[in-house]
Amino acid sequence: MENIGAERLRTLRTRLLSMAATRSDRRVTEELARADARKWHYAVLATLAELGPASQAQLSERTGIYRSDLVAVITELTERDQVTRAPDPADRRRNLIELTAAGRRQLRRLDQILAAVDDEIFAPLSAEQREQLSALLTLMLDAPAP
Amino acid sequence: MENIGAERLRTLRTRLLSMAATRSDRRVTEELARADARKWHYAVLATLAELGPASQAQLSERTGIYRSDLVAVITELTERDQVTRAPDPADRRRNLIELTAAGRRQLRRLDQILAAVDDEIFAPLSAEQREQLSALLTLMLDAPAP
DNA sequence: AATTAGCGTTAGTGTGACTAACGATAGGAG
DNA sequence: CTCCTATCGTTAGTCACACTAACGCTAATT
Repeated sequence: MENIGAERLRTLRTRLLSMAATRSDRRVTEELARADARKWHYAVLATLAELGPASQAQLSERTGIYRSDLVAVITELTERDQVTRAPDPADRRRNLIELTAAGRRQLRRLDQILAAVDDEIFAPLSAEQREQLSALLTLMLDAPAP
Repeated sequence: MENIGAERLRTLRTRLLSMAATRSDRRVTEELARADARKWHYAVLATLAELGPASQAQLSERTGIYRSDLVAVITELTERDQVTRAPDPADRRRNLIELTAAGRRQLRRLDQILAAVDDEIFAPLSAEQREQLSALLTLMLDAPAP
């Protein structure tokens, strides 16, 4: 008879994943907060740097942030003068979100912060193991979401 | 010059970890809900099966659930007759939480559900890769929390 | 006997994921 | 050209989990 429900808790893969992410997220959130930012801010700034000016719908699509949540995020970023929000003259349903110079600076800063946190969090892993982990997670995520 | 802030978003390890956990957690939560349970319920039931009767403080310690949150969880479990909560006669500050027969049955059920979800979520990985992933996550988690 | 420490509990915060519904605008079908 | 449908931004919720602060009771320490 197997040790049902006992040792299982400590080896449950979905739980290990959750716990690792929780720990990582906590540090990420803490450090981003010191730069007056949070994960969603970074995702938006990074996506804008990649795409150039974009609508909220596009940003939602690429970042995975729900468009309902994005509203407040963009508002916060405009309050910090990191992006501008203006109606798209070509399609008046849309807002055009654009990165400002301050937004670019902030993005670079956040990039550094996140690199440092990555280093801290994955310290127990070798460079090779970190790559392995990334590869495994990418494999998982490449599978179509249900 | 590096592709700062562009492709980075898609390869950021802390983000991959977060996203994988989010996807996994969603399925876990969904499936547990079908059995009128959630992650915290499972953690408590599994820990009780391992430890035998325990105080809330002990359960908090072992599951990582804050003792303030545990209060409601134990209440929910008693409402479902899966555990009993009684003052510890040996130390009247404590409650003794004990698994009931229904609690044991529920635990077995949840074990099956979680095994199925694990299979689904980690389907893109081979058996060996799954073990690798567990090993890497365990390595990370074994490092003392900050 | 007085202080300290542990325990359960209440109340509240913040982040992120996710749904429902609505007004405005654009695009396509008849 | 008009009706229908789809898209877009927005508001207002819900839920699960992580985490803090404070309080009253009880046990252990000194």
